[in-house]
Amino acid sequence: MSQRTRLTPEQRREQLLDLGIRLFANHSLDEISIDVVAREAGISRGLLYHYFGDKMAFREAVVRRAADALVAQTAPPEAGDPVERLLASMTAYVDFVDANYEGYVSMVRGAASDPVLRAIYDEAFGALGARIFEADVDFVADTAAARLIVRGWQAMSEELVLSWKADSAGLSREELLGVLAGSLPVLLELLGPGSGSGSGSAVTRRS
Amino acid sequence: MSQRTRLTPEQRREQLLDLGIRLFANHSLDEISIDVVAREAGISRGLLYHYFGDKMAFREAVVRRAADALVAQTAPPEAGDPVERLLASMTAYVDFVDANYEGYVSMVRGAASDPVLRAIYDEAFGALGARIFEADVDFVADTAAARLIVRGWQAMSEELVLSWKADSAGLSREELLGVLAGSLPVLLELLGPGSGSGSGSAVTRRS
DNA sequence: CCATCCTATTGACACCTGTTCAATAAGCAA
DNA sequence: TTGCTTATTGAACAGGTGTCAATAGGATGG
Repeated sequence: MSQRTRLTPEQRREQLLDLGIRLFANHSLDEISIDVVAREAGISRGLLYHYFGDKMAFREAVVRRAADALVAQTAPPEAGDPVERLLASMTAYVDFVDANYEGYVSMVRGAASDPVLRAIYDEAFGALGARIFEADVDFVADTAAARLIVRGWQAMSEELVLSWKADSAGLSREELLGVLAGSLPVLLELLGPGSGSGSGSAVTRRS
Repeated sequence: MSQRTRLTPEQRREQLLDLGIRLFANHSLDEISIDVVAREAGISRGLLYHYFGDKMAFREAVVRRAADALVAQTAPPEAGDPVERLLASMTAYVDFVDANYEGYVSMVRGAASDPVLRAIYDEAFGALGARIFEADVDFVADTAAARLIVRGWQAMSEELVLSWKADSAGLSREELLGVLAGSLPVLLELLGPGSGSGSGSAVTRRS
């Protein structure tokens, strides 16, 4: 590695972030030394510090990149009724986890271990949740309790998709999506009758 | 700290595990150096290695202690119908998180960051889930899909309880328990009619 | 084609943290 | 008090993090 290759800052940064996502997906954050990242990228340790200043800052940048990709790639459609939009958004979510599994896992892993990374994670999921409901107020009343339920529902969705990827348990992708999209209305109804429109139950029917 | 105090191995081990739970609850695993643990406990670094051999082994022991406490303190009642037992078990769960918040958080944090710690976490939650349903087969058919749903429901429950502790969002403890216990039957019904008994819907009523 | 400049990149260095191990001393028994 | 067991220590080593002046790739102007 005595031959140094000079890239533009953008190229180098992209390379390092992509590498970070790949590495952080399979190993825990503190298992990966700066040496490993540098060796894998074919650069010196110093260059990593030049671009990110800090090991923590590097992890933060990697997690932020994964979070941004999640938000960008799960944009819901503008049109359609609430139920359809919810289903479309969940489909995009499942597809994202399927396609960017490594990046998603590194975001989740990071979120649990550090408050700063947790904040990035929360911001991304807050955006996901808000995006679905802010335009469709009649689907669910925007109360603190409802937001709490949505939060729990998101945690369930994440666990279900990740577990389903590991072992589908006989469920097809469509059946999984039916459970994910169908669960939110019935969960919100648990808060008490009158909080949501009755149309939500339409999703609970099986194909 | 030149004055050394000699304890029995059991006392010392207890002291260090308790301290570990307190520390790991508020800081991420790699933020806590052996020096900090040793200084906080008033002992030398070497003694920690004498008792746990390894930093990783220490973290594992701390997480295992928290997991054991969870399983022990949430034992459900022997008698009662499925719905009552589920509610009792969830009550014990909420109470545990309330009383042992630090230990619970350190278990959750650890589980996400390391496969070994994750295995301990999974084992504890697998025991929790199995305990509720293995004796009440008619409450839910024991299929792979149902187990997947239970897994997701547990993730949701965890998120709800932790978020609720941070901000109750206007929900009383009883209302939270109603959502937790009431959500499992309706979620299982999403898998398709006929999987569960209709009695589950009784829980969904509001007080 | 060559000289020059900018800056991406490096390598050596200081510091901190995990880990080992022979030496030490606290408490108990005789 | 003396001796013994072993809980406990502190110094030494290895490896990783973070710093900075020195180096060299490659584009630019002549």
